[in-house]
Amino acid sequence: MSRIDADKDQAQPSMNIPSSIEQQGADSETHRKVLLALGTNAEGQSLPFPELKRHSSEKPERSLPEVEVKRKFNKTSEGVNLQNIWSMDQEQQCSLLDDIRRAQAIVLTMLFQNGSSQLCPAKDENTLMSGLLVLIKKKSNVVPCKAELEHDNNYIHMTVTDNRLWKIDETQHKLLRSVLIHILQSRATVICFNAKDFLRIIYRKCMTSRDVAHSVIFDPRIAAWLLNPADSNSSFEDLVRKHCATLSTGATGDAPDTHLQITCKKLSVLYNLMLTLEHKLQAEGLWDLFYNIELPLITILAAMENCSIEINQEELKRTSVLLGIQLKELEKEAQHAAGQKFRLTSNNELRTILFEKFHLHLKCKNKIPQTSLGHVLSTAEPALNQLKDLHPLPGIVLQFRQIQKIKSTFVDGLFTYVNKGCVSPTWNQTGTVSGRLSAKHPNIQGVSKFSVQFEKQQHLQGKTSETITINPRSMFVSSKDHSFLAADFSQIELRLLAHFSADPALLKLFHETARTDVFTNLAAQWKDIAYENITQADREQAKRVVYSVIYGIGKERLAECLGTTPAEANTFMERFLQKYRVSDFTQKVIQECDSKGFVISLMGRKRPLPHITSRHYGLRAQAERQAVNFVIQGSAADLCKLAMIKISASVTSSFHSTARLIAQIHDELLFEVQDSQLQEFAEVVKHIMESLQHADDVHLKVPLKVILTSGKSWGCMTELQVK
DNA sequence: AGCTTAAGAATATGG
DNA sequence: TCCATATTCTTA
Repeated sequence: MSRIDADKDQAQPSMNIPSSIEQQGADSETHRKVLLALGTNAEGQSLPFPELKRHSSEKPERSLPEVEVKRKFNKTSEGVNLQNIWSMDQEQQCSLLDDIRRAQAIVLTMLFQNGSSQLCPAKDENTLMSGLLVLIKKKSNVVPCKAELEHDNNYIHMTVTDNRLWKIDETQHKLLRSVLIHILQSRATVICFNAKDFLRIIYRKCMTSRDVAHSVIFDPRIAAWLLNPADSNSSFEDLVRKHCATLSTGATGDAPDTHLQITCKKLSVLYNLMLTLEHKLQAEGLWDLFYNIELPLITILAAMENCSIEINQEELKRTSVLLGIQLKELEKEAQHAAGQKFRLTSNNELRTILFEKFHLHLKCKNKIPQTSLGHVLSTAEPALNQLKDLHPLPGIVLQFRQIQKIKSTFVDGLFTYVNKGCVSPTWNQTGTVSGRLSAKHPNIQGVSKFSVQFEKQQHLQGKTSETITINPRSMFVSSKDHSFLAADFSQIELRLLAHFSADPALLKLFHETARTDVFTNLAAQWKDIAYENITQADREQAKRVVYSVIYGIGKERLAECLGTTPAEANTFMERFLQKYRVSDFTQKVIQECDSKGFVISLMGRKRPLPHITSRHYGLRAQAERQAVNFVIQGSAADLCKLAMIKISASVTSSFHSTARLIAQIHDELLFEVQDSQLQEFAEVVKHIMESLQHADDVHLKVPLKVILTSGKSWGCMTELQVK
């Protein structure tokens, strides 16, 4: 693992690219800066002639079988060498592997069956890979000259459609594997747009996790996202426009180029884009975060996407039917309570019944909140909670909505993503402004944690009703002879707040009460209930209240949360903020944001907040809350990512551990572990995660606490005791 | 008329 | 006038 290194005197790891830039049309000032920025490589050696120390661990394959002797050269007007790998003779293949080893940079993209590449805006999500196009940038011993370089660089084209390559004859498979391993283990800078997608495919087809464990692929999309986390989904061409305005993406229109030739040009542009982005990352102090955190994560996420999570389909089907019946029951009850037929799913119809038919808002002593823009009364959860003592209908609606959400999203919705009895979520590394990961198809991070309970009516004789409990997480089960192991950071954001604010009372909370749960404690204190008698729901409420107050909730909304009057909520808030004095910290963050226009997290992640200087109170206040929230949430995201990297590194370097990382739920890492390795692995994980407080540049003033649980189903985990 | 689409509301998660 | 995600559903 590379360490995060803030020591500016020491050379930082860089793209390891010497000064062979042909920034067509880029201004000379930028050009000069890029040259300067590229003066050293990862080891701080002077470029452009670093030693070739590390070759691939695998010997170049000397005994490559003869394929076709015919050579196919394809010269474009710019003198681009485009060669088909399957047309190479044995000698040429060896020479190619040699070129890869010696290359200064390798830029590549997948090609798809519909003729597009990773550099085209994605139209069709499900199109299959048909080949690879690789640009090999050679080192040059002379001062780079544009013409020479263009001539030296060669483009390799590999057609690898499913019937041609992956399964086909062994010799071709061997050659391809060899080429890929040489690329991934080359000292050259490897650049790929959407690298995770590329890694996931080749990983599945012809690589092992150890083959790619130490490879680093530079991905411009991630670089651009770090520079501005608000642009999460820019296409390649968007990025080129944004970051190197003077570069065109080829296809000047003079000569009607083929798809392949256009893509060749795009690869060259991609290279230049990455150089520009590297420069910008360095200038903004984001390079370490990029190189040490985000890049290693790409491989980890690709591996996560390649492993699947088993779903208990029989159970899923049963619950779907059960919930369907219950929804019908509730609908009947609701219509009875309303005294008319209406669609329970239509909030407009509900609104007219609640407020125009029953006038419940007039009978309620608190004010009913309104929808954000529509200036109509809200039918959302907080509003219905206030109304449920006045009429049976709101309570029925609330239960209906809860069950409906579970059924449509986590039961029926989950079905649509089940493939061969399993699901494997897609992980988005650049989808959030806070630095967190997000997941979709299915969104495993959003699967309900708590069970839903309801009474099932027994229509057969008697009024005996049966209590049903359904836990959506119990649909996710571990494979045979394996268990899930979950490792949770406990109260990570609150601990980070204690660290940043250095407030004695907050620090004391974590140093003293290491054995008891903070939120349970607070809930017991506030509600005057014994610690042992606090329910999960009480604890959840306490948690929400704490974070809401810290991040600046208003007294009206807090009153809704607590079920009190705004005045009471206000005194509660003041008492809390007096006990835990965090306002020095929050004011400092806001002031810093105000002067710089952005805030940064523990590991240098950045979030611009232009509204921080707005004259509109609303916008400015929002930016202020976002600033405070980002410092904490972003730092927590940093730590969680660091944990993923450290643990994954430990697994790949271990000879016997077969543990697989399956999911990340923000502060929780979910593994699938062989039963025989459970205890041992648990100890390793706990140790690594807790030691993060002293890792690299991180020196937290609070201890990190990790809670480990294990079980055969995600819905039923029991705490694991390790030393 | 029936069709698609984009935005908003509601609710699940995480802190 | 807590923050930030995804998904489903309704509505225009």
